[in-house]
Amino acid sequence: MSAVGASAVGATSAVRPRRRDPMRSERIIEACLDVIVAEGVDGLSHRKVAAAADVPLGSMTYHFAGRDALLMAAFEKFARRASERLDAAMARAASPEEARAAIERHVLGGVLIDDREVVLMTELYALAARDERYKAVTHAWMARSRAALERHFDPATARILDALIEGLALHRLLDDGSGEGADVARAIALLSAD
Amino acid sequence: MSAVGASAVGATSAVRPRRRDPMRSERIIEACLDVIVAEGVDGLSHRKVAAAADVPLGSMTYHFAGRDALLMAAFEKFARRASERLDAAMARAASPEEARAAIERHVLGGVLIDDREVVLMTELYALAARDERYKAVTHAWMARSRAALERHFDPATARILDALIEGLALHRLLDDGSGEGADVARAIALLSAD
Amino acid sequence: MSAVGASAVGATSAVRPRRRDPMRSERIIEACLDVIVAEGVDGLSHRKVAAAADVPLGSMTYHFAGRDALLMAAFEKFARRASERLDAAMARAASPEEARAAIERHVLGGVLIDDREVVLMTELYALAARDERYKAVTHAWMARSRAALERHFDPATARILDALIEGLALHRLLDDGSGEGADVARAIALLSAD
Amino acid sequence: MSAVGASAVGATSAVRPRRRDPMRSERIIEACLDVIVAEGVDGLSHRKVAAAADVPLGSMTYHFAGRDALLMAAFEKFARRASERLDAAMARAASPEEARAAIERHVLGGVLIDDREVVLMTELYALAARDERYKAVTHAWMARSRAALERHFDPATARILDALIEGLALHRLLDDGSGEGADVARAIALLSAD
DNA sequence: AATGAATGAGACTTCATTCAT
DNA sequence: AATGAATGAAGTCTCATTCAT
Repeated sequence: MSAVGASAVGATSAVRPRRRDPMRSERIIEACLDVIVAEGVDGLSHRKVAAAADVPLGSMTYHFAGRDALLMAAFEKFARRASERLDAAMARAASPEEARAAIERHVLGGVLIDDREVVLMTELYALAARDERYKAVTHAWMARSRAALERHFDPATARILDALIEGLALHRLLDDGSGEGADVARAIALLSAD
Repeated sequence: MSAVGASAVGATSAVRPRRRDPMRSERIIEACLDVIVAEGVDGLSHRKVAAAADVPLGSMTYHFAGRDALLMAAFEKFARRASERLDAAMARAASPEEARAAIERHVLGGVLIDDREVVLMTELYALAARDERYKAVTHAWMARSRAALERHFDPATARILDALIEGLALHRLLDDGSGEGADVARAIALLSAD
Repeated sequence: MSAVGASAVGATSAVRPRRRDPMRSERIIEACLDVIVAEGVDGLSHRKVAAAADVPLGSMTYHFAGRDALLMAAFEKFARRASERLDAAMARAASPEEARAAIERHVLGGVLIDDREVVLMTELYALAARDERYKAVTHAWMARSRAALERHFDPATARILDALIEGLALHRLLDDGSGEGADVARAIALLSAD
Repeated sequence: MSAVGASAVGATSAVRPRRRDPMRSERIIEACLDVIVAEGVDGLSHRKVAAAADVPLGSMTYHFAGRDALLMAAFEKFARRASERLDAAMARAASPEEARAAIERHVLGGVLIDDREVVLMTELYALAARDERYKAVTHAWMARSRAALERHFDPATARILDALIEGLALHRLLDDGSGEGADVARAIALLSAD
């Protein structure tokens, strides 16, 4: 009853060879983020991630201690990447004026931020709102964001700007999308006036 | 309207009386919100809600078509209640000056908004970010919020203020909580200057 | 992807009707004991019990909170039945003399006790040796055994006789089986001499 | 035989030195017994034993053909050690009288036998009750026990005494522990009267 | 109108074992 | 000789949903 039958299954699919795959953890994390974008943390499962990453189910708990560890690794990577992008934009800006323009593009969903990123952000926030472990991730993220903004603005302004960016990004996605560029630009200008 | 009914069951049979319970749907919705606050949408299940509402499991699919319908009903109720609270605060304010003070209290987590509300908000946003049906809920909520703010401010300002409120509320919960009152007040003042 | 396919499986087996089956818990317990006899607690699994009881796998955790609860229920039933059998034998004995003869038959594996019973006993002991919850089951069992023996013997003798019965039953199964009747009878007689 | 070897690995590479560890099999067996005492055969797994023995998981199937082989090796070692202890006690006894006293101490849980030993004994019995391979281990154990007792008693008495010892040891652990010394001494005396 | 019983699907996880190195 | 990586099978359990009553 025990070990029979396994070989009878797939004449079509060749026996999958035992793969040596040093980047597997990375691929799993990326697949995890993909699944979250598509179905939310609520819809996340080992099975779906394994399928998306094209790894056997057993790989999931081999590489990550459990669903939580996977989630944490995925969101840590996401948060790091997101703040790196903001920091790069701020580093490219040669003046507060250029920084303001970059923020505006950022908020209006230009090159820097897209829906995928906002979706992941809302999921991370939902976790962080109830769980200190994820709150640590958002803390670190926000600290890095402020540091990026402080390349051009004083700390108090950076803090307020960061909150405004957050709020505007959410509204762009969750409101009817009519957030007009002119008003956004004006708000940024008002809050960051020298 | 008579108060008879429940007590009429025979004392002989130990049969649990079929409860006549007209508020049951309401109770289930509130229990659903409680469960979400405690465990997130990810941790929501019919069983947990039924236990929290003290109703039989069979009641769940009797009163709501399915998990999704329950979730939708719960978040609709939540969003309506949240915007009613903001509207009441704006209605109480006799001047833009008082309105600004009320917003400040709102953001700093005074009487108007508490962690519970922010938790539910993040969960709703996470749903809305991926699902048009929930996006309709946030649309309506934001529209009502803008209308409330337009009691005292012009539409463009209302829109920006609403975004700022959002961002600040999130930062209060998800950052290290050091959002200082003075800066918040200044930001509100700057954005809503006449 | 979700609910498709289920009906394609068995053209051979008719769709199993939802059964109303009030004795199901009992049947599961008996099947559980059967599986333990065949494969030990170590080899016990929900799947095997469900198959043995001819119930769907989902029934297992519906009727019993978990593997432990099932195990406990099964051994409680077993211990109760075992002591009832000894008590019945002692009740049938009209004199200490007849009681001694009954014990001897008991130990030598006559009508009263068979291998199945010894197997279950050893499994229960293994659990009880490490777990207070199961120890409570053996306590109760031994108390009932002593009470049965006290129908014919004084308490101290009953206690010693019970221990001897245990040891002899084990030796009969686990030694080479050459435990000779004459010596058993002599031991019983010596320990229970008036 | 030189003491070199392990320390020869380069200080440059952080490679964990391949341990040369001739006692590893022994250590694994002892760890296996520890795990059984703590979690039962039911809770035994290669992973737990490897962790307890502080050896890599791959070592397990390298040193032992499988779970069964490991279990068998562990219980063989245990049974041998247990009977050696009884034999040593009987060898130390200079007369039947001293032998009786030693048995009494043995049963009452003195120096000779402790709970750990009874736990392992019950686990072994549970295996032996269903599996001839383990039954061979108990056969050999009991034969050695009888031989030890025959240093002072005739074969028939030795056999009965061994059964009584078994039963009393079990009762001490699995009953409420009130097995009184006086009765035990009397029972031993009665069964082994010259 | 309402519910307890029931069930199939699928969740996460642990596991013994294999194998390339 | 020894092991870290890997995997398929199977484990327990939770679940949304159905249905007879």
